[in-house]
Amino acid sequence: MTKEKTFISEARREQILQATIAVLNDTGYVKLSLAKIAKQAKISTGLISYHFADKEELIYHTLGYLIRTQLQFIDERVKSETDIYQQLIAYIKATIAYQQEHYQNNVALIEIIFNARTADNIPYYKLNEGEEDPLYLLLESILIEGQEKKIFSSEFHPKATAILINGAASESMLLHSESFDLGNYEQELIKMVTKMVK
Amino acid sequence: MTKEKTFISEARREQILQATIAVLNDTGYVKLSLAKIAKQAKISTGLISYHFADKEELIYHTLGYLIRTQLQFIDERVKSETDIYQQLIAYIKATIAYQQEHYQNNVALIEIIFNARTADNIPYYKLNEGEEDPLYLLLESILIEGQEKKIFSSEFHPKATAILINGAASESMLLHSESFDLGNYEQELIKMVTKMVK
DNA sequence: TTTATTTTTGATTACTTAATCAAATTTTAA
DNA sequence: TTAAAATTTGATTAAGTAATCAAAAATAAA
Repeated sequence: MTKEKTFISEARREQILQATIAVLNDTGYVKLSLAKIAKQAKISTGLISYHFADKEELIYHTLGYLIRTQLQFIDERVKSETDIYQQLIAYIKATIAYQQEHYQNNVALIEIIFNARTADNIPYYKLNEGEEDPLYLLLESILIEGQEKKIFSSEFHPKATAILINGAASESMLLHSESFDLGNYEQELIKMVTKMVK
Repeated sequence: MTKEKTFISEARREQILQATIAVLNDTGYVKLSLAKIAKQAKISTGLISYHFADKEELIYHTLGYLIRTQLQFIDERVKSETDIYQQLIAYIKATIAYQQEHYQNNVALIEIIFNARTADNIPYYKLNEGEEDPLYLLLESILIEGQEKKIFSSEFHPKATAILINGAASESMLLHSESFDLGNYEQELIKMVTKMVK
């Protein structure tokens, strides 16, 4: 169903998408304008409108790209492990690593999620993530599988634990100063999570 | 140093502040305008400019109010406990309770923190919170005191644990659907934290 | 090559925005 | 009461916005 796009059109859309991510990092969502994106990409403003129906479509297209990229990054690292405990560790490490290695993507994602709204005017951050977000589902499935295979304790509640781990891992992105040692935080987080699930 | 304000002026500023919180909840930061705030408060736009130097001052004034109110709410509940473990529990419960009881304040706080920027164009959410945020400091001091008094285990890292608890407690605000039982999550979170610190 | 199609430009449009300000109104002080 | 000060209005201004579109340029097809 996706409209057939030419090679040039796809390349241009990709360029505009990357320019959007750059401008979101520079100026934030509030001051994001087609003029700024055009300037960043060194193209005319009209060209953005030629390739995207409107600003909203551009933002949703960017949002989709950012979510897919992050999921792929983490999923890949989790799936490369066979042991279920190692998968849990991989999930935590990958979540933190993505925030470091793709910092600009992460910032752009935050800018969009905390500003873009659905057609019904509901902001994304209010959206009931737990049910749909594939990242949550991935983490939860690891925890459940670990319990079923008796590798993890049956004491903890998978959903609550998934929320806690995700919250703790995401929180780290908001904390990168000289005085904060992220590597050490990762170690401590793994220790704490291990204590909880084992 | 704070300029002496008349009674009327203070009342009007308070009214405009509350209207700002209401509009932030209705439309979000991106579509926040002086015209909308004026309409909400049933006053003219010029009156906002009379009481606040510019939009920025209004937003920072609102931000300060929201931070102070939340801190006061949680600090009060923590200080009402004498036992250090009970203080930790009170911190978690108060954090979750504030999100429920002052939902609109919480939404407004999120809208501002994820959009407002310092004079140097640094967004608040990128600001190295851990060092300054009094809420973090309160939680960390509880954890440290508990360790010093040998009530808590000496195994865990206070700073990392503070980040984890805060992240887990804040995360809950993003998750309120019919299918999600917040009361149960609070119970589970307390269980997990207890396991970690005891 | 010649023609048709796609892509790109940049000026233009209609609209929204924050901030200003003269004039009107209300409150306070003498 | 009367004058001065504080408060409030709403029209106006200047700057910025997303989107449109005719014309130009580049690319593909015949």
